[in-house]
Amino acid sequence: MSLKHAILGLLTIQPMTGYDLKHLAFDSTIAHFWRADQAQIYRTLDSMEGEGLLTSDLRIQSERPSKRVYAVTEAGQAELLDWLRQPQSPPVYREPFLVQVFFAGMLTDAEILAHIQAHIEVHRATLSQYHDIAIPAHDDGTERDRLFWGMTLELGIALEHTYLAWLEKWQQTIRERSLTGDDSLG
Amino acid sequence: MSLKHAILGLLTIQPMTGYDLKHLAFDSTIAHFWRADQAQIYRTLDSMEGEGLLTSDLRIQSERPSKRVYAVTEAGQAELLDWLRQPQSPPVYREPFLVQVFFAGMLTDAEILAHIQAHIEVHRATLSQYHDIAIPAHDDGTERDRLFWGMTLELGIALEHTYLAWLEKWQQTIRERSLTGDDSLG
DNA sequence: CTCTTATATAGGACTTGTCTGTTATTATAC
DNA sequence: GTATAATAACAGACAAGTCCTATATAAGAG
Repeated sequence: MSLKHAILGLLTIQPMTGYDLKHLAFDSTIAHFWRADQAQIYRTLDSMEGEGLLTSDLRIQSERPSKRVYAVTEAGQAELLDWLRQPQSPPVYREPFLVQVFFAGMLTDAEILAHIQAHIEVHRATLSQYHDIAIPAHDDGTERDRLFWGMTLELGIALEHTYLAWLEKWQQTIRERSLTGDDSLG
Repeated sequence: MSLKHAILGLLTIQPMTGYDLKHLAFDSTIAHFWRADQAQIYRTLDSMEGEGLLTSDLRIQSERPSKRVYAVTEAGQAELLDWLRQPQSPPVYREPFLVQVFFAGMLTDAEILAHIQAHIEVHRATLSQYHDIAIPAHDDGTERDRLFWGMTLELGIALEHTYLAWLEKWQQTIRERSLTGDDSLG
């Protein structure tokens, strides 16, 4: 489970609550390579404390609801270091849109072009979000840390560019084929 | 569930057994965008027949074990067409290796370079498998079908090139930093 | 003569992740 | 005055996918 190790890494940098992990990390800093559901974060924190990887400290606040701040134990540190050294396989790639493209022979040119246009818009939006992450990434950590943070973001940006280039190329190709009157179902 | 719709699409092209779906499709033709577990394929076929999307025909063979050939019903065709027209969101990207890179500040240069090297090898192997798919893709279907099949494969190849370019760039960067004696933990 | 591979199907247990709903307080917007 | 958003935590139910195992036959390798 990489979620467990992502949490260990994040809490090593800074002890936090489940709420902060969700909002400051999984929804922003590391959103480009590991999103996590709120319920899953809380459940994982609870089980990790049970495993002795984390300790928690309940802080009663006067103006806000009480919060539970988690920190990494020595066992947690050891577990993280061990995992960071293990080779990881790339994830299995599963893309519903490619299933649609593969069977797009059953759709008209107009229908598949609409899907392509929608994906162009989604990927452009993702790309512009990534450019927003780029700036706050410089506020903490050593120079070497920031190098690796930038490295992850750079892949995210490069992948989005690849998607966009592919989408725009085929948008063009299908439009041209459509005009020259090849069998287009549309 | 895209698996269900991938099965509907594949069985529309050619009625098949679960075994053939696994070996001829999910492990080869469409492996670059949708892999599926054998047990999951059989379970899904069974539930889809229960939903009336498929019919099956048990063929007793003399020289091999009996097999069950599945075909798409009219309801299945309608379901597929409907799904193909619905917009799909891109999948959530989750990459364990990027978790390692993000926290690579805790590793030595040698350790992270070893991971990078391993990923370069995996992605080169994937890329060469994709080039093998490219040729058999021309044996069936209309010209328009093959256009879309090629479109899916082209994304797979482009994504692998992006990974490799990124890996090789950072391999170089980290090696150079290591030699110039910046704080490398190694 | 035994072992492995290919053909063919399927169950059990489990992990990971998703979606929805609940509870509670304070601050802000309309 | 009322509604919504932010802060804070967590349970229930489910969906999707993984891993391991069982069963059976036949062909081919050693």
